[in-house]
This record gives sequence, structure tokens and C-alpha cells, in this order.
Amino acid sequence: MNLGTKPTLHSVAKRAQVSIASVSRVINGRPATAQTKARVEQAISELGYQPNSSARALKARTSEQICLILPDLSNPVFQSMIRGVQRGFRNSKYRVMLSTSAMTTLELVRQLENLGQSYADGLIINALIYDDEIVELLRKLNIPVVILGTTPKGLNADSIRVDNERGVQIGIDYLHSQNRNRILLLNGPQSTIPAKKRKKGFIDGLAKRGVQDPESHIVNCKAFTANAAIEALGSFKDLKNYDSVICANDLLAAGALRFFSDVNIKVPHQMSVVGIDNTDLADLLNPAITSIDFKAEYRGELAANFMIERLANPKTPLRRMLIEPELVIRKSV
Amino acid sequence: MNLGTKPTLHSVAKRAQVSIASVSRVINGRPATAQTKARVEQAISELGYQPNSSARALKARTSEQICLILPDLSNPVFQSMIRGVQRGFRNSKYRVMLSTSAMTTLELVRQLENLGQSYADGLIINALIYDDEIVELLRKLNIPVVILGTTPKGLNADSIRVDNERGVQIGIDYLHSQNRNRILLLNGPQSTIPAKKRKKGFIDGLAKRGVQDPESHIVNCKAFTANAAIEALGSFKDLKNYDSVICANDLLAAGALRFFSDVNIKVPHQMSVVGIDNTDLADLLNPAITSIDFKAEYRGELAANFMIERLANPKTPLRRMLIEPELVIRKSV
DNA sequence: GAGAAATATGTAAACGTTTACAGAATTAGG
DNA sequence: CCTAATTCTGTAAACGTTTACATATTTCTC
Repeated sequence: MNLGTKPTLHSVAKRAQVSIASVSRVINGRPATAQTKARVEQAISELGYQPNSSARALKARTSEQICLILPDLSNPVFQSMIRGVQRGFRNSKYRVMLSTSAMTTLELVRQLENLGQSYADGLIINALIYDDEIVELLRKLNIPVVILGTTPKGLNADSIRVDNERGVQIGIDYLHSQNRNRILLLNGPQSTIPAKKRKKGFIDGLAKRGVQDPESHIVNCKAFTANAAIEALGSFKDLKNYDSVICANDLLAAGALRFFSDVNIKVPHQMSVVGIDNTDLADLLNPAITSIDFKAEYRGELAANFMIERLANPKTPLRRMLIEPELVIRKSV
Repeated sequence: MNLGTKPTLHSVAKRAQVSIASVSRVINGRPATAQTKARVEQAISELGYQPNSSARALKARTSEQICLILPDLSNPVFQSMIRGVQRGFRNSKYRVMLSTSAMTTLELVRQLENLGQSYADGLIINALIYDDEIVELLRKLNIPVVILGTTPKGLNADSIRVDNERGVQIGIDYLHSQNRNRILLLNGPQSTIPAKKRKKGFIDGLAKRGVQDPESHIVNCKAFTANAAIEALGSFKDLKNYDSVICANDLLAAGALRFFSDVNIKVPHQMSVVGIDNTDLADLLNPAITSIDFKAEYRGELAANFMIERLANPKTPLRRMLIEPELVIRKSV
């Protein structure tokens, strides 16, 4: 192997005594004589040649990279999502670039603008809030976008969202089936899409069961974190009127568990707790929490598949997929 | 903006009535007349020009991308690490590519081989096991490597490791200070580097305190997971001889907590639990676990900084940094 | 075995940058 | 003002691929 300089198509061609076009064709599986193929392959392995992805990207106008943008990494649900996305691309030619700094619109804007440098062939994104500026930037993007979550209005993108309302319904139904019918919703910040949807599902669900003023049975947390849950529950006065809590995600549920333990309310005997997302965390807590599985990992994998398919065939009609949540019963009810 | 075709250096040059070389120079902050600078900048903003990263990468031989390889994402410690790495690169020109499929040597080999395509300027890696094949591949890599963990023998790479032995010592000392001196080590799989180090620290620590046959006070789990911990503790017969457990990571600690709760051993009253890594999880469990902070996030950030510095100045002497662990006291002791 | 059809190969241009080099413009010095 | 020194700008080549097109080779048909 010629140390110092990396082998290129040229060196391979020279060694195999064929033209660089032939080498390129062999590499890309285009038709070639058995003989040329053999010679090229031998030369490649002798030289330890590997194609230069920048050159390929430049000429073929495809980076074979996908950008994945998530709000942050502290919520274990994103861990699952990343896992799914990675799995989805595992056997493809695509590499995954991760951006998790998109907690603020400012950061997100910066990320999206950078995508103009065409280092990614596609974008998979999950954001908690899509304001107009973001939607506009997404629309202007000239690469396919897959939304993990609800597609913001005015955007044409494949999307994979989960039936939030239905998820909360399932929780309510299950609690009722266990004779828990004084249910509180421990929700996340109202500015976020998931919180809005979960609220709606909750209100509809309670209304359907004839509960008066369902909105009064909601506690909003300042963030989707355990501490926010503890704080919110701490300043909530009417806990004694409830026998169960649906938490808008597992982190809030973890906070709730901690809070109840601190004020000596026994879970599940005095208070049932249902989480949402069914993250790794659900099974680590004590008691392990019954959680509504929003299939984050599966959604991630699906997003990757959608992306692969769209890149292979840009004309495929838009796909908007709705995932059915599923209850995973553990010990917290 | 000329829709359809992306602006290039050429179109900018044409509009600004200068040569492409001048445009390139303005973009890269090379000296230029105030006039040309102004014209170029105006043309750029009028056209919405953004440099093409593939072309730049090809010519300048730098992708401005860093590859981060981690074993998997189920351990929350890697979450922190990613967070740190991301933060370290936040204000740099580098993008982060994430590979988390490196649980098996096979996968890792594939990843490392792919790096030959020069889509990354540097590699930050954390692996649980470095066998000869991996070390050889790492050595052959022609991009700088930063090891998150102990540098395998025979490899010249910057590294940031944590003082594992010291960490376990701190745990032992703390438990003793709380009058817990019948300590068990709930360790991970013996094939992994961290497990070996933590074992050594434990044995040395106990020996120093005059404990006979320290090795007998270790339980090995099949994996660094909660379930493995539950299983291992379940088949361990001598629990009654211990008043405390140091767990080789927080996931094992979570498993231990669950196990103790199941067999009705009260933590911390009957049994103290100390975790390692001080991940997000430590504070979510109930009781929140006292954990030895191995500064994963900080190490990640440091790795990014090391990488940035080395890429800026390849001649800087090798750096091997040892991070001091720190005890974070919560409620499990 | 000749000619047509089909298939394989080679030549050369292009992708969008960076940068060495040469030449033009500016500034400085006397 | 003229020349020398300095600074700026433009031309053109290169980075390592892919691919249209032309040419060469093989295969097929009769």
C-alpha cells in the first residue's frame, strides 16, 4: 500500500490497467466484464482503496448523510428515538448526524440554515414547538423532511405522529377499569404541541365520562422534567381529591413518584400513576410504572425508512402515519 | 434568489463583478479591499449563497465533521457524554456524526473501516472492549482519535479517563464513614475495561481496610443493565452478610433498588446503595441514589475540546487526562 | 464468417470549491 | 513624479469522483 498518499480512482485504474470510468463502474455495480471486474477488485484490495465521500458527494450531489434534530437529550424518550433512527439506517448507506441543541428557536434556526450547505440529504426532525419562522425555513429546505410528530400547518412533509388523544384515553379507560376514576393530568408546558394534544385527549376523555369541568383536573408543569413535576405537585392543594395521576411523560411520572414517596402517599395503593412514552425509565423506577407506549423507537425507525424510501423515490406521495399507542402495564396502578 | 439552481461561487462572483477567487477569499476572511468585501457580501446576501460543504471538503481536505462512536444508548451515561460532546462542538465549525451501533466488535470494525472514506476529520470513541483488531484499525486511522476512557496499549491518542479505582475508593470510604463496612460490589461483565478497573479499586480498597479475601465480596452481572443486576442478586445467597452495595453503574443500582424493594429490604435503612456515573437516572430513582460522579458530560466536552485543539494544531503533544471522580450524596446511604 | 445489434470500455468534462502564481493596482520613499 | 515595495485581484489548475458520449469489443443471426 502506497503509504503517504491515499489511493484514488486513478491509482486503482493504473494498477488494474483500466480506465477510471471502469473502476467507478465496478465500484457502483454497473455492468462490466468478469475480467475487468476481477482486476479492479484485486487492485482495490491490494491498494486498500476507499472512495472519497466528499468527491462522490460533490459530483453525485448526495452526501449520504441524514440530519437528525431533537430538542434535547435529557428526556429518555429521545434516546429511544435515536436508537430507532439509527436502527433504521443501519443497513443503508446513510450516516446520521445528530443535533440536539434545538431547545431554543434560535438554535434551531441556526441548524436549519446550516442545512443549506448541503451536507445532508434529508432531515428528520422533532421539535416541541414550530413557530412560523421554523415552518418557513423547513418549507424552504430543498431536502426531504420527515417530521417526528404532528406536521405543522402549511408544510408538506412525511410525518409519523402518535395518537396523543387516544393515548390519554387509553390511560383513562385503564384507570377506570381499575376503579380509579378521580384522575388528575400532570401535564407539561402548555406551549408545546404534545402538552396541548394530551390536554385535549384528557378533557375529551373525562367529558365522555360525564365529568364536570374537566379542565380543572389538570396541573401544568413548567417543563417536562421530574423537578418540574415535584414543584407543580408541591403547590397543588387538592391532591386528596384524586386517586390517580396521568403524567404527560415518564419524567414527570418519575417526579410524581418521588413526590408521593416524600409526602408518604403510597403508590399504587393510595395513588395510581400512569406515565407516557414507556421509556427505559418506566421499567427502572420503583414501582415500575405503567406507561402508555408511544412507540418512540419504532417511530424513529419508521422515520428512517420513510426517509430512505423518499430519497430512493422522491415522487412517492406524501405519507402521514398515525401510530396507535399501547398500554404497558406494570406496577404503578 | 434564482430559484431552481443553487447559487455558487460563480454566481456570486458574477453578481459582485469580481473573480471567484475574491469571493472565496472574502468568505474565508482573507484580506480584501473594503469595496470588494462589501460587494461580495451584498451579492451573497442577495443570492442567499451558502458554500457547498462537499466541494469545500474535497478541495480543502477537511469535512468539518467529527465521528462519535459509543457502545449503545441504553445506558444514560452515554446520554450525558453525547450532551457534553455536543456542547463542546457547539461553537465550533464541526458537526457531530453519531454511531451507537458499536456493541459488537463486528459493528465497530465496520464503523472504523468506513472512516477511511474521509467523511470525518476526527474520531471520539468510547468502547467497552478494545481487542487487537480494533486497536490495529484505530492505529491505522489517519485522523486524530480521542479516547473516552483508558487508551488501549500501543495506541497514541489523546485520552480522557476517569480514575476508576479512586472512584470506588471514595465509595468505600463514604460507606465506612456512615458505618457501613460490609460492602458488596455489584460489578458489570468482567470482559469490559470499566468492570476490571472497578474491581481492582474495590479489592485494593477493601484490602487496605484489612478485609480478608476481598474478591469474594463481588457479584458479577452479565451486563451493565438493571435486569442483569436483579438476576445476579437473585441468585446470590449471602446478601444477609452485607449492609451496603456499590454498583458499577447507575443502571445496576436501579436494578438493585428494585430487587431490594421486591425482597423487602429497606434502602437505605437495611441496605445502602451507591451508584456510579451519577447519571440523570440517579436523581430520578426512589430513593435518589448516592452516586460517584464520573463526570461523563464533562469528559465529553473535554474530548470535544481536545479534538478541536488537535485539529487546529496537530503537533500538540499527546494528552492523557485523568478526571477525579466526586461523590454526590443523595438518599440511598 | 460477414454484418448488425448489443454490450463494454475509454476519453473528457463537470461538480463547486481552494490556492499557487502572475499580473494589476496601490502605497511609500526619495 | 518615478521606481520599488507592498497589497490586492484574477486566471487557471487541482481535489476525486460520476457520467455522457464516442469508440471498441463481443455476441448474435443468418
